[in-house]
Amino acid sequence: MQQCCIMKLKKKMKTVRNTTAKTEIQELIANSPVALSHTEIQSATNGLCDRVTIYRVLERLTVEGLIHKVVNVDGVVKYAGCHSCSEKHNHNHIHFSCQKCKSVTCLEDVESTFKMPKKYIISEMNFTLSGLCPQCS
Amino acid sequence: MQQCCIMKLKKKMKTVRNTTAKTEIQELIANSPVALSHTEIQSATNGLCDRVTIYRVLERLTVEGLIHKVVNVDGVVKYAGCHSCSEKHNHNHIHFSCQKCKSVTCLEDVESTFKMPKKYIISEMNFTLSGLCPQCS
DNA sequence: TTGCAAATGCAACAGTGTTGCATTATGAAA
DNA sequence: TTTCATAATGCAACACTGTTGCATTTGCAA
Ligand SMILES: [Zn+2]
Ligand SMILES: [Zn+2]
Ligand SMILES: [Zn+2]
Ligand SMILES: [Zn+2]
Repeated sequence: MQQCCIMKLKKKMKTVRNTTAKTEIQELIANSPVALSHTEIQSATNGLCDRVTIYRVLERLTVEGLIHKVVNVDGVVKYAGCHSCSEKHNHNHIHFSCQKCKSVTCLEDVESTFKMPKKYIISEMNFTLSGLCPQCS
Repeated sequence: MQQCCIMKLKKKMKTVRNTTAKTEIQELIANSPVALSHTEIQSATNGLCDRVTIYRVLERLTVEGLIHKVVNVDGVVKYAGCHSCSEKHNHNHIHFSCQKCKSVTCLEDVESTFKMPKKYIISEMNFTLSGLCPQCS
């Protein structure tokens, strides 16, 4: 078969592969009602793979738009599944952070408004409410 | 002098002391238009004291209500001076995080509203807007 | 089935924050 | 001013989180 430019580009394109680690981690996050940290994922998967692999899988899933990163108010990075961003990725929803059990939940139906300050160009919002979750209150 | 219960309590009470490190760090933060990270403070003070001391001074200033902690969207912890919390400490203002110069600014005059989700008890809010600051846009 | 390269495991590293303990120095009391 | 209890510091050592390089394994298209 003759290789045209498109074929050459296709050949150059990095092809993604499905691995056990990727599948398991994705399902774990998708089935979790709360966002999960790297440590929590490591505990849950229990030796499924190296901790470096977890970092790399999380990076890959984030780039692919299957999960999104949430930085908790205490600085702990957590990951949650993407539910309502099939066409365009809009992660500008509010998150709730429980001060007791440290859980982070996506509140995708809660709306918020604010007066845009002039002089600043806003491109992203990161809103987190803290307090007690239903389980802890 | 006979020591009554109150005197004994007074004696027990931990007295705060003013030190060079504490004064310098507090003034540095107070005079900064943007929130400063531990690393930035360490660079700015340039060998004034040990890095552990900076951590402890920041902790003390936070407890005393002279500064407040801000966790940036990238997880970096920064500290900003408290301006409008002389009586009660209300740090529920919006912060702005510049994606280019990584600066964090307190937007104390910007108001925001949101529909409080039921089932959750809200006690704190942590809102950060990202984009380009006046200097970078 | 074969072979390329995506993905992994492992070691080693850098950055950040904490803790214990000996030493220093602050400020109230004498 | 001097004394002295203890708040504060310096230093070493540690734990935790995240990254990088490289050899090896493994997924999958040809
Ligand atoms: Zn909870
Ligand atoms: Zn979310
Ligand atoms: Zn900027
Ligand atoms: Zn602030």
